[in-house]
Amino acid sequence: MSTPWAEVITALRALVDDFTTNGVEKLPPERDLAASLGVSRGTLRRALAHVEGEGVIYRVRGRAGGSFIKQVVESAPIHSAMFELRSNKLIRDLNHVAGVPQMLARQGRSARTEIIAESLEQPTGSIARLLGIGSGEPVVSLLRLRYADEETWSLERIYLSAERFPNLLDLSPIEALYQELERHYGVSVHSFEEHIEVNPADARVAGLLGIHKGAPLYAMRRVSWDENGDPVETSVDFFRTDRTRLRLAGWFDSGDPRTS
Amino acid sequence: MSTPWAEVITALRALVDDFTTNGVEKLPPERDLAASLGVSRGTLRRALAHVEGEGVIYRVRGRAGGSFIKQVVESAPIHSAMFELRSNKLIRDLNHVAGVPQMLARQGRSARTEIIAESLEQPTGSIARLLGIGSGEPVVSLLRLRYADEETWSLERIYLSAERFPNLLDLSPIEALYQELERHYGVSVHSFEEHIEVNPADARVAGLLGIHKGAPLYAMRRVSWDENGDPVETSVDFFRTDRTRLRLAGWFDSGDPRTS
DNA sequence: AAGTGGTCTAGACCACCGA
DNA sequence: CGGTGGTCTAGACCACTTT
Repeated sequence: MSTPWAEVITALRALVDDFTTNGVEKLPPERDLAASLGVSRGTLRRALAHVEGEGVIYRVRGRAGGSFIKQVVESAPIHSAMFELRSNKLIRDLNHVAGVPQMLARQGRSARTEIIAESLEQPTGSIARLLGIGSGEPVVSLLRLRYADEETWSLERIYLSAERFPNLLDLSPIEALYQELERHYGVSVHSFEEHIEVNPADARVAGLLGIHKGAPLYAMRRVSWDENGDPVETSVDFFRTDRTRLRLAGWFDSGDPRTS
Repeated sequence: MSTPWAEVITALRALVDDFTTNGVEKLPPERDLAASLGVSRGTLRRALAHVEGEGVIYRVRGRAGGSFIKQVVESAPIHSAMFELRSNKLIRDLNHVAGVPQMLARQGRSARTEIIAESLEQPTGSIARLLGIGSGEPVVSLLRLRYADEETWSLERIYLSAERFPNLLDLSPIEALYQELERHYGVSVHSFEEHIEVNPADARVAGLLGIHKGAPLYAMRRVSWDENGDPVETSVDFFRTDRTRLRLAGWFDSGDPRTS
């Protein structure tokens, strides 16, 4: 947290927590808030837009308007209750890349990760290209089985450059990968691209997930990049379609800074 | 196009077109561009961020930096060629809600829409709730079959408030729904929420799509809202999983206005 | 009328990186 | 060093909505 902007976000989150415990639902006017935080209104508004994007607050115009704290059910997406879904599926939120365990926690589910394998490998050509390394350079490969409510949910294969992240395997077992990368290497994911298909499970994957061979699975391929546009990791995840609902929310511009 | 910001976006797109035909790859510096467009640099930068989000330009820092026009392959997402995908699937881009026909055109595919039904109906309870109307009020219902390369791709069911959009059915056949709503009612979609599941096709849907009963389909439920937060439409789309790859790209904040 | 968020401006300074 | 994009500021005015 070095930039003013990031500090303001942190301060806002703390303020929201504080207000929530004290039963206050409305934040001060933007002009006052900016002054008390020692930043300009523009900077404050960018931070407000960010936490609004996180679903922490919402803003209302007009004389009785302001920035209000959302006392959400928060476990579920805002309108999901309105969808006529009798299913009890787990939600994979496509708006947030990180944190499968956190995602499950917010849905009131238990999460467990089983490390199937952690190893150094010679990458295939396409993996090397995706990571922007030579095909002779080794990659760290993680294979993890995710459980939700003590039942299999997904199988994840992740590749990272071994040269860029030395001694990564010493951190084993790696549960929250992105946090570790941030902490030990100062690398954070800034953008990503994900492709999703539905394919029948092959024998090996079906065996690990405990499902029938040929059952449809989401196959999600992802690449993520840091702020310089350098690849951070690439992965292939298989999610059980019988337990998973994908959720996606978005919005279009209105001329004011927004975040995603 | 009334606000400066929207006008600048339009001007930028035109400028990019102009430069492209003249073989120029780099836009003028932001300060010059802002002056020549008669707006402040901040406003210009918001517009630049927007068109960057559309994938039209990219920006580079440093002395030799600038805003560069992407001479994209454009049909395909940037890195899809790098994914080891032998498949020839159609891409459903989750970053852009509107324009299935446009989406197909950019992939070099032919598009065709067959209207199966257009009618006024009494909504079910959940549809009425999603649209924020009473269950006694009628809704306009559209059922459309989408073809890509002369083969079925998806079946879409859309509901709108008949009271909010009077005489909508007179515009038949409705191909580009969002454009019609904008043009005739001044309504544009500002945000949306989408839930995706994979379900086996029932007999009727399978028949319309010409696939086997029980074949896995993406079932996408969506609600969209205008800038005031009022519901615009809700729909359920079924996409063939054997012909479809979902694509999703995203990025996180860096303190500067971004768009999605 | 008055207070709120929403947009825009002009200018300053910083961070980056090739000339 | 110097030109580029990236961030921040202070202030003005607009749009909206309740008083």
